[in-house]
Amino acid sequence: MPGIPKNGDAAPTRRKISSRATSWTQDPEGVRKDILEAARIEFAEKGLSGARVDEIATRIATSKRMIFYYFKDKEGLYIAVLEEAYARIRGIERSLDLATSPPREALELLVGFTFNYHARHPEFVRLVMGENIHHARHMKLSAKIGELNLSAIDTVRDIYMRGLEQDVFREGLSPLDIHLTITALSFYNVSNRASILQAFGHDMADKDAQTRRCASVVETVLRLVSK
Amino acid sequence: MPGIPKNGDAAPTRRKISSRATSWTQDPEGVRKDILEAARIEFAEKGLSGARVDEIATRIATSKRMIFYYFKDKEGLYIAVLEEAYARIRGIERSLDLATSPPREALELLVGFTFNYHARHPEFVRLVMGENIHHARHMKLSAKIGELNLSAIDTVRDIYMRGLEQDVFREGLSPLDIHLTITALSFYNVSNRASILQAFGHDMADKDAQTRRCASVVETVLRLVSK
DNA sequence: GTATAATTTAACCGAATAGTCCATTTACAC
DNA sequence: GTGTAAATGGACTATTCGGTTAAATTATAC
Repeated sequence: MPGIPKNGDAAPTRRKISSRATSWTQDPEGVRKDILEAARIEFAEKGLSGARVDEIATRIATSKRMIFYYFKDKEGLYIAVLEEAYARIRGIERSLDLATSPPREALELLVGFTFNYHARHPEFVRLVMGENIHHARHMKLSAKIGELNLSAIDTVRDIYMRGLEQDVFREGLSPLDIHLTITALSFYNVSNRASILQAFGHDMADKDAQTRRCASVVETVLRLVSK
Repeated sequence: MPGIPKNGDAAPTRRKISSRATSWTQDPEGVRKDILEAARIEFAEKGLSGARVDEIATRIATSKRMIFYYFKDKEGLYIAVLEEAYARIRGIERSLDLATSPPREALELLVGFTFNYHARHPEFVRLVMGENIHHARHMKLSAKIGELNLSAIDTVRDIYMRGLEQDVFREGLSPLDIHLTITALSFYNVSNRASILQAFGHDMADKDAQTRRCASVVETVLRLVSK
């Protein structure tokens, strides 16, 4: 019986019982959730090919074996992370109630929300960047994600239509175009934060800088749709 | 035992002197240039960690050894590619003569150029994306790149100031803010082309789509600065 | 031409790493 | 308790891949 291994060096023994021939508690849901979170951080930080499965396992108190046990392979885990990330922003978006506000206010709210969600979730932005590097191959593989973004356009269209009816917006714009403008102006500050900082010495992660930029983006969109 | 004798006393089948290329022409500059171009394609396509040095060597008619001979290591090559990419856009930017046009026209020209340069050079956009994933670590390492983007702001400032003097632009805007708006709206269509296509079935690489989007971006920026 | 340096090739190496095997433990039904 | 299926850990493996070694070939200086 190899029951007395023990050595005081190395072995950063995280939580739970460390050495063999000891006990642990089963917690499939918990482990799965832990893996997903650690993977989200790792993939967002280093991208799909830069991420290390060992590193994900090390971050939490589990063995690498569990990752393959629950997610089959690295790509399966990556897709699960993507799905979860889209489901999150989607869930919050659903909770917005823009239909009750007048068009201009509704648009202001939508732009403000979009800007701030990106600003506060750089890991989401980085995941989307990585996915675009891969030509959205994994988005295509996931039926789940496919349906998610559709209603974003509907949201914009609804506001725009009401604005037209109430004669506060000008005609001739396409909802997709408006949506792209909103998202581009929300996404870029975050996705290109590092090169902006390097090139201009301006840190878009700074609170004040964000506040000012957000106001500018809102104004830009409002001026775009105004008569 | 795969029968590969070590010493050379009587070993008959040693190094195959038969099929090797027996002659070649030296062309250091040409090889260096070929490597840079192949590397630009590979790095733009797969990012730093996704790119394969073997693949770069295979693309052109050289051996992997040459890459390390001329660029020291993978990162050295990556930095050289980045420097070249920035030098290219920089060179073209310099050739624009915006100071002679009236402010509105100059701004239109600048926005149009920026939009179209990004649209026509997706590999540049993808390199910048990749660099941002790496927190612009390599931009920092390159003294060359450091100085490049500074005058982009100067260009915008010059136009904006002239517009203020001639009373055609409104006051209170910052040149950096205007620049960020222009670049974000030019960058996003290209950087996020795949996810836009996947989410909305709209292909930003399409010629007509680009033309329309470009007009929209120009209008957005003009409306931003107009009184 | 001959020595020397620069350029190029093919083969090789060692570390990193995605993925697997096998033994062991837990949870749970009976 | 006992059987068994799910869950877990740890060691192991096969392969990929950045980087190196050693030698060959070309260019060049004298």
